[in-house]
Amino acid sequence: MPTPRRAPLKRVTLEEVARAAGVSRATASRVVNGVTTVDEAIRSAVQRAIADTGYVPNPAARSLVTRRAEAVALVLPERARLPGDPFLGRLLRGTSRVTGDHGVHLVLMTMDANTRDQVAADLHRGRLDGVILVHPGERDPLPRRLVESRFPVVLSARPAEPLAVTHVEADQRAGAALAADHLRSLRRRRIVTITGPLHTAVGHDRLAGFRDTLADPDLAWVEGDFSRESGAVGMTHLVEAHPDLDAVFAASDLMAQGALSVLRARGRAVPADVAVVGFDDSGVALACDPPLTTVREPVEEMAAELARLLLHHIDHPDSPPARTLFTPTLVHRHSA
Amino acid sequence: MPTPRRAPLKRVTLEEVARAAGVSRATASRVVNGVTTVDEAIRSAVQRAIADTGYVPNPAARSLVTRRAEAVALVLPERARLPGDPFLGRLLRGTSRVTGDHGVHLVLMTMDANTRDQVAADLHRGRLDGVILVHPGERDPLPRRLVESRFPVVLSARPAEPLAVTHVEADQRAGAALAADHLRSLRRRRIVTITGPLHTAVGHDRLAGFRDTLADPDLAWVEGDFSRESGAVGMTHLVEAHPDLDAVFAASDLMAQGALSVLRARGRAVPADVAVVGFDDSGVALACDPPLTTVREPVEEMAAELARLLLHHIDHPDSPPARTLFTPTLVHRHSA
DNA sequence: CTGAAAGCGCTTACAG
DNA sequence: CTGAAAGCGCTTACAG
Repeated sequence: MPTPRRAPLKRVTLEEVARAAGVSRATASRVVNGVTTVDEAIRSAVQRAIADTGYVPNPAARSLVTRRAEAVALVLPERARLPGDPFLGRLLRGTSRVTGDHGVHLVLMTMDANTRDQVAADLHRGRLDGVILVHPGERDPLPRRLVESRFPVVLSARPAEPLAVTHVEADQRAGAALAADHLRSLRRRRIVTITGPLHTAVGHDRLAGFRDTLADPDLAWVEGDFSRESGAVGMTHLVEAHPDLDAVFAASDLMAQGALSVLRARGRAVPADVAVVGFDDSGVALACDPPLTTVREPVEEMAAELARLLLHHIDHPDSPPARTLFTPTLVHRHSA
Repeated sequence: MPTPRRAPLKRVTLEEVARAAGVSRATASRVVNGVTTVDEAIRSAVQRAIADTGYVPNPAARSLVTRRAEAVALVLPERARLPGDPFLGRLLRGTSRVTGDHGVHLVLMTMDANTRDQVAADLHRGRLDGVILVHPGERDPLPRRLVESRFPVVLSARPAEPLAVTHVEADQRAGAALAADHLRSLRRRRIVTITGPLHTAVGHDRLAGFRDTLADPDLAWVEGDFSRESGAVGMTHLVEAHPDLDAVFAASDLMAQGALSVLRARGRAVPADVAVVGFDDSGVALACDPPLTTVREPVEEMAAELARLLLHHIDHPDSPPARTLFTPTLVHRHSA
């Protein structure tokens, strides 16, 4: 039996529900928008008319007068990097949950140096009420430009330059301290670390937090770039320079994984001979053998908060910039 | 120096550029929209006025008359599953590339049985011109409902029930055949497989393609559910029942990884003793030790095509349903 | 509490 | 090729 081909139904307008309810368009509009000063009998007449006609407000018409798009953008760093981003899912889950609850559309965009102007232009077109900027580059001028033009914006990390902008932040030092405490509680004597790039705030803070907590003036470390390869290289240097090491903190799971493969190749058992702690609790942490003990940022909660902060900023453009600090947790698995 | 607080600039309207150019609003509108029948001198006068005033069309006003939102939805399966989805990044990259090129917003939504009606309602609100439905559940009534109401929709896989709907598809049999051919070319004599859930089309087709190509009537297999754990369990059964096995095809990378850990625990070297081929080329393929040889679907290209098909369908509502079939490739790494 | 009217900023037949 | 006018479907002062 062929599918019956229904004609696209003519959409019903407010005009028609007003007529059906025997009231003016203005009154009908008021009950649609939940204005409380409407007579109860009239309200229910209108509500019945809405139900009977199957009325759905035309959002374009509404936007035209309210000047609200009921949509915000989630701007991700580089399209090319999307496939490898371990936090994408958690990020989307957190933001979409709160935008969804508020009936606000979440529109996804990516931005790099080449597409920045397009993105900026799009933001000012009026189809978006605000924007969540995820990890903009350190010298990206967009955050400042948006703040100055008073376009609602929130950032997923501390701004590179001092800027009065709403953002969330994970306490990197506290996270690294967790790793240090754990390794110490394991009675490890010769602890080393593979750091992230030290010119980045994150890389620097993780080393600082780890070192401060360990309070070991002789802490041996080598700088990595968060990649698996740099973890392997770093681990190789470290075992050779310090054959007696019995614990390593890698500032990313990927580096921890690189370290693990070197350790295995050299016959050092993990965690028996060497305890390994990573950072991120990304997908690879579970994929490691043994599964990685690692520091986890509450990415999803941070993303949800980001959305909440943005929505609040849109409704209260003159409220001062806010900042929410999140504390990481240690996920105990088998590598340490 | 404090940031100067600029007043939000009053947006300039088409009325003003028309006045600045000394033409009617209608004419100004025509040049904005690239209508070709405008006198050249007038066109450039208007263009200058646009540049001078910094005019940007109000999308709500435009949408109100064109009845186009210039936005499409990407509807992902379950919000809860987002963090573990290995294809999310590739999917977003493919779709956002083509929607971005067309100036169409990509709005992200998730849907499960509980939120289906909300999503459906949102689609019919008029803020969306079409929808990409990613792997809807086998008994999800939404695809059919959308097709019947003539709402532009495309699917990321073959529809569960026969339905005239535009979709893309990866040739699962051909993908599995690639794995079989490769293992055979390696001169493996005792080949086994861990399948996906056989009640799903994907699980079934991968086994069928593998078995048909191998043409081994005695092919040993055990059914898994695509998870790491089921891969480990399956591998255990298989080695015990067939101690002489020298190759295994797992219908997912996760299962392959589970198999790998069992093999290692039992002292079987990979690939020397046992060759292992996975399916998906997800992030774990690279995280495996050794890195996995695996079958890869061109997810990003499929996603881009999905967006293209949807945009075409929106512009040509009466064109017949289309389908694009994609052929997987084999990614050679070290496990086989 | 309610309605008539203005207005949001465009596009598009329709005349000319 | 161009313009005057109608119309898209709402919301919101303003009177009453």
